[in-house]
Amino acid sequence: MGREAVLDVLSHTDQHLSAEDIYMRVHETYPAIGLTSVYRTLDMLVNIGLVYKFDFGDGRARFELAEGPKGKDHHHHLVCTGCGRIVNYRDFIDEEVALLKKTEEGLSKKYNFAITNHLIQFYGLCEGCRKP
Amino acid sequence: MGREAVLDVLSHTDQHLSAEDIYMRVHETYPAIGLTSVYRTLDMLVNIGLVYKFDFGDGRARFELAEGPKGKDHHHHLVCTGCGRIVNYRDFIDEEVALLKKTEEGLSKKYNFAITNHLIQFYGLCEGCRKP
DNA sequence: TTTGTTATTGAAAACCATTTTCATTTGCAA
DNA sequence: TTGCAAATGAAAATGGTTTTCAATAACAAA
Ligand SMILES: [Mn+2]
Ligand SMILES: [Mn+2]
Ligand SMILES: [Zn+2]
Ligand SMILES: [Zn+2]
Repeated sequence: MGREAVLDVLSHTDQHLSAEDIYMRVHETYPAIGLTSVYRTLDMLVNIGLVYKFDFGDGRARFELAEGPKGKDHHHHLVCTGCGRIVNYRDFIDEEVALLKKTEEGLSKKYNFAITNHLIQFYGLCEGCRKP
Repeated sequence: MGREAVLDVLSHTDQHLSAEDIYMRVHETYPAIGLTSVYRTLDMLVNIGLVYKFDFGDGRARFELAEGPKGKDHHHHLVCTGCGRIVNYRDFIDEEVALLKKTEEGLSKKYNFAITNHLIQFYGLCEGCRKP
């Protein structure tokens, strides 16, 4: 099973890899595993909740390991619309998460939703993309 | 120019239409306008900032009118991962926006980003999708 | 061991939203 | 009119992802 291979790649990077990125890295160690299997495995891992799937607007899905049970790695994203750079930020999260929880509760009740997740991204221009 | 036609469609719905949805509606009034033009027009409107482009994970982009200058229509989204239903919510926004502003300022300074936008979505299951 | 049945796999083909190409039409100034 | 650039839509191309399908692996009887 390529499951371990994919998880291994994802747990050794803080980048946001595409399916093909992951395939290429997996391929170095397990040349037998094909791109189709990587897609299938990612699909399952996302369904299981072990992996998050993101869309940062560049036409391909990006993946990252879901935070462990301690939730210690939870972070949000800062996305440069110029060069596509993505920053993981973990600051301000405490306050954010507190408000989010409150908001979630309110929304759950009002709209009768069982909320399981949230997505928070800030868009802007990084230093390099602002200069020229 | 199909600009008015597209804006007209978007300003008369609170749904989150795909390019083809918009094309079909525009087509009723202006049968001469093609899908390519709708894509081109949407692209421009998004660049200008008059229209927002979203990805709710169903493989096609969704569009909605950006809020007017008063920002009175600003809202975030609740997405059902079961049926794809999308709820616009405007509650809790005051508190959220206050914290967001604070977070934005902190992030701008720390990471040297000029933040122009944010995306906030809650994912979960609506009542209908939770039952069965 | 065999045999049969099912699950897994990857290569190739299909899919499909979006983009590109390109020939035609339109707008407009000289 | 004439000339030229911008705008337009039909058709073709693109490209990430999904589907198909034949081959192989796993596993359970017999
Ligand atoms: Mn991240
Ligand atoms: Mn909306
Ligand atoms: Zn940048
Ligand atoms: Zn639902």
